[in-house]
Amino acid sequence: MRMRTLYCGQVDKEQIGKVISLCGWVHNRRDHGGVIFIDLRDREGLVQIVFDPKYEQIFTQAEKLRKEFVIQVTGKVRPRPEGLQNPKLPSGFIEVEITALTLLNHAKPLPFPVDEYHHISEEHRLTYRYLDLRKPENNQRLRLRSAVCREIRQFMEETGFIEIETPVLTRSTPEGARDYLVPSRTHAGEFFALPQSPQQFKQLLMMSGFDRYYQICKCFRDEDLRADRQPEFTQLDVEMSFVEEADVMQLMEKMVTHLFKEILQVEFTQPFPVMTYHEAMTKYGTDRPDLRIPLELTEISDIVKDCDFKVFSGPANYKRGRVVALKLENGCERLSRKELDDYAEFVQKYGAKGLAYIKVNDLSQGMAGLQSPIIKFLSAEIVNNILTRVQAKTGDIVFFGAGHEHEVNQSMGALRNRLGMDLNLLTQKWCPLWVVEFPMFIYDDLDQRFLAVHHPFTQPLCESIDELKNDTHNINSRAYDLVLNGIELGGGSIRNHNIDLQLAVFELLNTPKDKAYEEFGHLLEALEMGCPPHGGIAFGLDRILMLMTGADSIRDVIAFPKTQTATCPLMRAPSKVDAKQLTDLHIQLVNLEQEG
RNA sequence: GGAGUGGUAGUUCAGUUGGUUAGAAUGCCGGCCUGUCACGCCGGAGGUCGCGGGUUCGACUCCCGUCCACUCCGCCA
Repeated sequence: MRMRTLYCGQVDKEQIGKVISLCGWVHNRRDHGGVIFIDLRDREGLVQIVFDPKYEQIFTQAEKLRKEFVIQVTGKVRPRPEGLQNPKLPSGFIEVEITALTLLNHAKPLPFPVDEYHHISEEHRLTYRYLDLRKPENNQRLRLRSAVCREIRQFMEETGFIEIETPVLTRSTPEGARDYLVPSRTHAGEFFALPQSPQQFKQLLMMSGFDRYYQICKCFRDEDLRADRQPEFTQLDVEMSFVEEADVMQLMEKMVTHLFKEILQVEFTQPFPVMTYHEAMTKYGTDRPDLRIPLELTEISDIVKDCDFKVFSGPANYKRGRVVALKLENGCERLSRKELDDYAEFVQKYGAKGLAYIKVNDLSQGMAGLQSPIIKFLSAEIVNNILTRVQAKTGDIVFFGAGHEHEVNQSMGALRNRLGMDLNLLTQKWCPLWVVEFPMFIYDDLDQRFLAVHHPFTQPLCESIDELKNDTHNINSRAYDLVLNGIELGGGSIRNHNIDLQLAVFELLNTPKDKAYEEFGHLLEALEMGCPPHGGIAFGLDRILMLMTGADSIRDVIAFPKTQTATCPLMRAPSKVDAKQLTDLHIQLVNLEQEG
């Protein structure tokens, strides 16, 4: 009779000599002269349970029904006899001598093995997520999630914040992400929307005098998914009255530092570094740079703007063009020709036309010591100036990006990240960073209008409404993002508490006063009734947990996540509903098959 | 909306240039063994090769379409 056992419970060496009671799943059993083995991989690895042969009958009976079953045992924890310990294995130093054993339930053979030796396809794991979560690693992630929420709540409460719940059924707003809609039964043809965030509610709470609010809440966005994006996700939402940027940032980095210390025993040095959006884009090509990677973009537009090589001189002279160099130390030996080709293909995904480079085989030989597909188009002086500026040494590779500012930032920023990860260049384990002074608006060339970079309630960083109107393109906002290891953990801003300033922002966003009152009248009226200056921030809890657990996806830190097409394989949601339900909701389905 | 990778036994995978009966490991079922720790030994069952169409004497294999999963671009105020 073969038998292997797996148990989800907690026993450790300190319990030796004690009588304990355990309950768990026996997936497969092998009895050996009255010994049952149970894996306790949570704490000490394998633990054996030794039981009296009189219990044999229970297992024999159980086995007639099903091989697998749930048991509860009571027994004394004892060290395993010398000579039976296997020093090659990290487990099996404890066994439990059973004094009582109860069969609690039977179980069918599982659809896939729940152990550390097998990697099961994610779709399959999600279909049987409840089994997948038995796996200690997965189980542990959710336990850590609970601990993180507990620490957050404790910190916030001790700092004078109160948690207030806001509605999940609320109003659709015209801008931002696509809303999840819920049809109203009592109002034919009208819909609720699930909140993309409690933004407006928390601002209204400031006007009620709750000057320190927080909430751990679900948010919903009906957009396409990514490894770090789910249609419903959890946010730590915070808002405070009578504050400026520094107040929010200081308190929040204290909270994050506390969290990492308590949960992971990791010490962050405070204060976190602060970088402007402009500096981040210039040096890293992104507004959420991963500072663990010791690579930077170097501007060389001024060097190449008069050269004959149009690929460089063109963008160097465009209004929104950019030419940058990215030096990789010892790149010559680190990267093969094939890898260079792969990187060229990689940057094309981000809009780059190709990837130019210079291999510095021997700096002392001048132009003859360089190897590059583009060097024949450049003069020795220009090449020399470039190499001097990036401080290239023999053995380095210098990559180039030239084109529209947006494409160069996207592609070279992505290349920087990719090189850092591929070549394992990370210098530190954790690099928190504040990014500040974001542009207030971005101009949409297609629609010929301004859009809010953050959201329309963000306060512009300017002295007057006139300045805002006259210099719209260059106005920054009082927004701030917290970035950790290249991932945006959270973002927030100081809000508009002055009605005139708020209306001016809306007007620039192509929302005239009457339309603004139609959509956001509740908030605008509230601004007119004595609104304190206020600001806040929101953190993506799932992303924080993803970083803390080292998971590749936020799906791993969510108990029942959705697939890339926003379905739940476990519940088989979404699903069709009864015609009666639709009638109640005043909804008539078009025939999808006929419509094609 | 777009690009890429994958889909073959319950599970994880292999499958040659298109060629007879689609394999392995593990799990499952039956038997043996009984201080093992991914135990071991013997035997057995188990597949509409995601789905639909096409090319061919013949398709897991080639072509077209489609669905699903994952990664990414667009999108995510």
